[in-house]
Amino acid sequence: MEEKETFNHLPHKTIARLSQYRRALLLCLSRGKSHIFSHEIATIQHITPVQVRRDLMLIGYSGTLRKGYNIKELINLIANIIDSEEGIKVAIVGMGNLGRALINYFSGKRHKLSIVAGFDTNPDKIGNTMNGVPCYSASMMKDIIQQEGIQIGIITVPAENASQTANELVAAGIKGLLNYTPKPIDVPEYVYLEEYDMITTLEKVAFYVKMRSLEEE
Amino acid sequence: MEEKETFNHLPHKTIARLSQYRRALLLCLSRGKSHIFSHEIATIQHITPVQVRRDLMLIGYSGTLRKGYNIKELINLIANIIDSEEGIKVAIVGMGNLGRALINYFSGKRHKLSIVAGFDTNPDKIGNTMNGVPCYSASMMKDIIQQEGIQIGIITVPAENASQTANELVAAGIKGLLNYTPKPIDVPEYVYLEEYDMITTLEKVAFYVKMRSLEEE
DNA sequence: ATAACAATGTTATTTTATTAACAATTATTT
DNA sequence: AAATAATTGTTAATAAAATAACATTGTTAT
Ligand SMILES: NC(=O)c1ccc[n+]([C@@H]2O[C@H](COP(=O)([O-])OP(=O)(O)OC[C@H]3O[C@@H](n4cnc5c(N)ncnc54)[C@H](O)[C@@H]3O)[C@@H](O)[C@H]2O)c1
Ligand SMILES: NC(=O)c1ccc[n+]([C@@H]2O[C@H](COP(=O)([O-])OP(=O)(O)OC[C@H]3O[C@@H](n4cnc5c(N)ncnc54)[C@H](O)[C@@H]3O)[C@@H](O)[C@H]2O)c1
Repeated sequence: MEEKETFNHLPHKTIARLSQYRRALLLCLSRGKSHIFSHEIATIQHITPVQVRRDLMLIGYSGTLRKGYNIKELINLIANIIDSEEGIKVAIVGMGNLGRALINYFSGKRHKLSIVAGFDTNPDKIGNTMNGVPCYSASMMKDIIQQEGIQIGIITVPAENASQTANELVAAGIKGLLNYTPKPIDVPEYVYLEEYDMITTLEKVAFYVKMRSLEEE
Repeated sequence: MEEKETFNHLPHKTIARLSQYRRALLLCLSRGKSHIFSHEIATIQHITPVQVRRDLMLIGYSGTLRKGYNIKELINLIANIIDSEEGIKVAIVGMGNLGRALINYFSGKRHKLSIVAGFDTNPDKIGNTMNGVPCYSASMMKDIIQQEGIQIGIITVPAENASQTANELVAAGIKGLLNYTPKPIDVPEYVYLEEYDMITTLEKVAFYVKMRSLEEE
């Protein structure tokens, strides 16, 4: 019996790396490269070639011995694993500095992921569009999310409004949340949540910089 | 012989969590709380109480049995570990949407980390200040970084200028780099590098959203 | 006083992630 | 034609991280 491949058990870290590989591969492709070796991918990503080969093994992709991996094929396979066929729609709540930076960053990128709506409470922002993304009143959140079938929400409101916004998004039926405010939020277990705070990353860099200078002494 | 505690061997993940604990603790403190239990910290951070206790064990902090951990003491200890006494100065290169979002986010936060300079090539931006952070010409980078003793750089220029900017920062003597462009950069091994790309995070969320909806079928 | 409870701190175990080792393969060089 | 070199794919080993188990200790209730 033919077993349907689900890629269900890929390690979390592998998923993240596949996304990065794809980005690097697309760049290589645009430069006219057709094949690539594991050690080339590894160098770009600052990891080891073994890691790359192991990840590709896990997704069942084989290269050729002297040419390496076919870039187009590999991109397609990664797309197959990561992307949803129908595409996934994303909404961003809080069209401030960060919200705008993200929309700006995303627009023009192909991908099966697209930011299709922004929400804000500031009347000056409602009704505008930013890089093709319309800004709606936050009171319309539920309606528009359901109507458009938006599945993922990005939270970039001021920290004090984060949890309320999260609740509204959950109530609207969102399936995944990306919280960029420094305030950790709570969601039901059926909603996939990622939180990211820059300060943590920066403090980590600072810690290792400090450590290294202490070691030198 | 008294051994000087260096916290040299703390797991990477513990470092990141300590930064997060501190943020949560500061919030609790500001609300008038004086003590906190491991399970309370755990709930805020969406992790397990054991994880919290283990991290605190690693840094050698003990709570009291029925009151939990003294918030002030713990904050101070974490500060001791993560922060540098003298403070660390940070520069941001590329005062666009993202650069501004980050400066805006940072300003007002206490911390031993402060963004003290921004750099850009756009004449319209040079000479302005943003939330107290002056924007200098990118050609002044080396001078100002050395003069001010800036140790960490954040890169938020357009992707095509990322590696050149990284080189300039390294040449100026920077010790740690945080790269927000989607273009991976190369630095000498003595420079601590973190790279972050939102697209990876978003694609990860999308993948798990997709997986869960496939599982339901 | 004693039992039950709710915490902490720590060691042991399990899981996840990375790295190493190496056989197999094919192009290139001698 | 044989030796060499470079690369993949995979299994084995190691390392890092998370979780479980549990002894210990005060506190509260009985
Ligand atoms: N994670 C990071 O690295 C990072 C970096 C920068 C900023 N931040 C955080 O992101 C958030 C936004 O930062 P910013 O600089 O863009 O702030 P901002 O003030 O520029 O933007 C916030 C926007 O949210 C809108 N808003 C407020 N309440 C709302 C609500 N209930 N519903 C919808 N919209 C609402 C405001 O009108 C404003 O447009 C802050 O919480 C900040 O701390 C995080
Ligand atoms: N990692 C993420 O999550 C994320 C999110 C958004 C944007 N980005 C990336 O961050 C970068 C900046 O995004 P943005 O929206 O702020 O772009 P932006 O165009 O608004 O800002 C870029 C700024 O860099 C300046 N600049 C250009 N070349 C420079 C140089 N050589 N030296 C100094 N300054 C220079 C420009 O004048 C401009 O002010 C882009 O690479 C973008 O892809 C990353």
